[in-house]
Amino acid sequence: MKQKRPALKDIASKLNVSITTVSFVLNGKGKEKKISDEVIKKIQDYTESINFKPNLVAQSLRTGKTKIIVFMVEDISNYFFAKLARIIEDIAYNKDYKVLFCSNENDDKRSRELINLFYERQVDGFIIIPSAGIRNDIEDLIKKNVPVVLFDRYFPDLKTNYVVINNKDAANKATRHLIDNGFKKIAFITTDVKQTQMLDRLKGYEECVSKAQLSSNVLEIPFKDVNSDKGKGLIHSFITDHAEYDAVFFSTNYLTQSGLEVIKHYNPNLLNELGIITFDDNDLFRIYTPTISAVSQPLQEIGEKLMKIMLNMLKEKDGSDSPQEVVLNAELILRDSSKKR
Amino acid sequence: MKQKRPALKDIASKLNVSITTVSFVLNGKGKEKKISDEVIKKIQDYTESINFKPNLVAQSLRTGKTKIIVFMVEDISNYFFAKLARIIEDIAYNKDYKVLFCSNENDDKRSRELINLFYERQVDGFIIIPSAGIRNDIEDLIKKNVPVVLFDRYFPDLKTNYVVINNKDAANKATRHLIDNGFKKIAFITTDVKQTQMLDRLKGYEECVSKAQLSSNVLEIPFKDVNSDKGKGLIHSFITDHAEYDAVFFSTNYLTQSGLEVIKHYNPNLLNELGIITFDDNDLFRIYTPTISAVSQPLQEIGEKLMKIMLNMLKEKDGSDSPQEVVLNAELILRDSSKKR
DNA sequence: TCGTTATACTAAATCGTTTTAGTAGATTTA
DNA sequence: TAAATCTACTAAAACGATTTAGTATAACGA
Repeated sequence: MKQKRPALKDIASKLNVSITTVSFVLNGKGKEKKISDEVIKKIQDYTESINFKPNLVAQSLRTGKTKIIVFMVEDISNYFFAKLARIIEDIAYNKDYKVLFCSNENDDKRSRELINLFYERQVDGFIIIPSAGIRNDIEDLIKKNVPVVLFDRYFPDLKTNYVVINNKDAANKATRHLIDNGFKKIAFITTDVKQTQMLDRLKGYEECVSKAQLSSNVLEIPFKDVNSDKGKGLIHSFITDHAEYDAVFFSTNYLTQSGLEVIKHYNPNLLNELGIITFDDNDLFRIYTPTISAVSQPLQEIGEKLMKIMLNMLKEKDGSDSPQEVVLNAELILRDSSKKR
Repeated sequence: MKQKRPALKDIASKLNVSITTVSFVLNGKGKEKKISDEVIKKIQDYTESINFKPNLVAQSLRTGKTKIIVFMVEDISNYFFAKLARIIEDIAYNKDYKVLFCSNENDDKRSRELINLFYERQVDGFIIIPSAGIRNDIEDLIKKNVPVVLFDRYFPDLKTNYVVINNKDAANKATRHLIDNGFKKIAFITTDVKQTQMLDRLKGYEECVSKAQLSSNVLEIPFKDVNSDKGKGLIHSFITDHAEYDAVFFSTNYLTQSGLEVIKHYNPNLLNELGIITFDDNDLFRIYTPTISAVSQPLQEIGEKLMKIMLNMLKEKDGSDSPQEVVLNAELILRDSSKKR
């Protein structure tokens, strides 16, 4: 015997009042709407006693608001994204919004599916790390007046809100640091992703080595292979075929993870000689042997900026403000792996 | 100028047909309902041209179904949960369900908030790692006829569906393995969580050392401190105050991570002597020096079982089947850290 | 005393779908 | 040729909330 969820209607008829009255009281408008104290009490007592929860689906349909923000990243199990997610969530909760997380794996099809899924479900806003091919989907959202903020990367030819870090500058500093520490043959291992964040990191590296009159040595791993044996194989042969490299700069933390696995497996003593810096910090890097130097993004600041922009859009009736373009600075955390040992 | 989302009504009036007809066609019931081919085509062409997406909030209100399953774990950024999440998600997608992930941090208040949040939003089912104090909330859900499956742990005095592993047995095997490899003073580092999974792991360890006539040495870290400096301090003093320990068995992967950090920081050469085994595998353990032996849970199998039970409940009208209680076996993965070196 | 205002409510429209129960006209059956 | 059946649709109720525009009664002021 399936017991139906109670609705306002049921409460109203049980207590011999109107649905309207119940609604007013439950929304805390009892006083304002001059409902008598005894009726207010009667309704409150009863709804509490049956632990009544209003149907938010109905509420959303009526109000057009879901009080939900979507936070879409490459991979929510990645340290960087997971940390950021918690920051975002905390800010949102304080403003009475909930955050739904999802991973697009940097895949266009998946991104599109997720955007549609949540758009159809009327979420109030999107915070997105866009995959390369969804420029038009983002544009559509904006045209439909849905609040959107991008981060980590953006589309240079699309006017949007975004929050990114100064990747070129950070890569430049990290490379500079390796050079200053006496490394001469510095390799850069990155993915074949052609989005702003990766291109800028590459540019930062290349400008720096070229200015120092050193050679540029770049390995691009196809994105789909970054965590697979194929990707590890590529890293392996790149490093062993070029035994002359004395330092490696990885453009993301998952590449570093694969890189460490490869080096550890095929050439463990290299771990004590090779200069290593990674983009994006991670718990692992603090406790690894050697501890790994990292370019660390200002997570708290990124989270706050993202939410500030988002909440601002949610509050406005007409989203006609010109888009905010925020560029923050990353920090280079020096550990053992970037020292000459 | 905010452009309103089109609704069936708008399409109907634009094309001079009824809302009903549009609805039938969009739901693929055109043929069945004898709508003429030309009308079908007209509607399809138009809705495609404007990229019409129905309002799923309205749909859900009407049908009472959201086609959403909630997957609630301790921490979605933990390797174990993240991997499982992807397995669950894939199975769900094939059955036309979406999965929403959330982290309860093993906190009762948060768990309760999340359950309420999603219950109010009418999700179709819950897959939950319960925190210790939400027995009654789970019971309420079940009474309200909401499909629920627990995993990782359960409430012995509550009849529910659950999928767990044989923790006692696995802990026993792991301890046995350390003993067989010549370790004599084996410590067990766990949390103060008093739930089935932790109690069983402890029991497995204790039974094994006692049978081998070895001493039992247990450190319980308060759950709230596991990732903090306080927790690390406790591990540190426990290990240094008992320099006689020759092996440590950690009851979860995050404790192991803290443990490794402490050992590396205060006593790096211990890493090459101490026997180490951890519950729950992790990418890090494969590439650490030494590689860390681990009790690995059968993720694929767990995911499949969970979804099988869930989909079964979703399909039934009356959830009166007796609850399924599934216990799977974990696998001991042997690496360097559990060998005498 | 009559008009006004305040009090304490309620009826009904609305959000955007799905679905049941029609209906008008064409075609078939007896 | 009248009744029955088909075809190709449509009107309207329903899901469960919010909110506007009431209404009946009591209290107040002049």
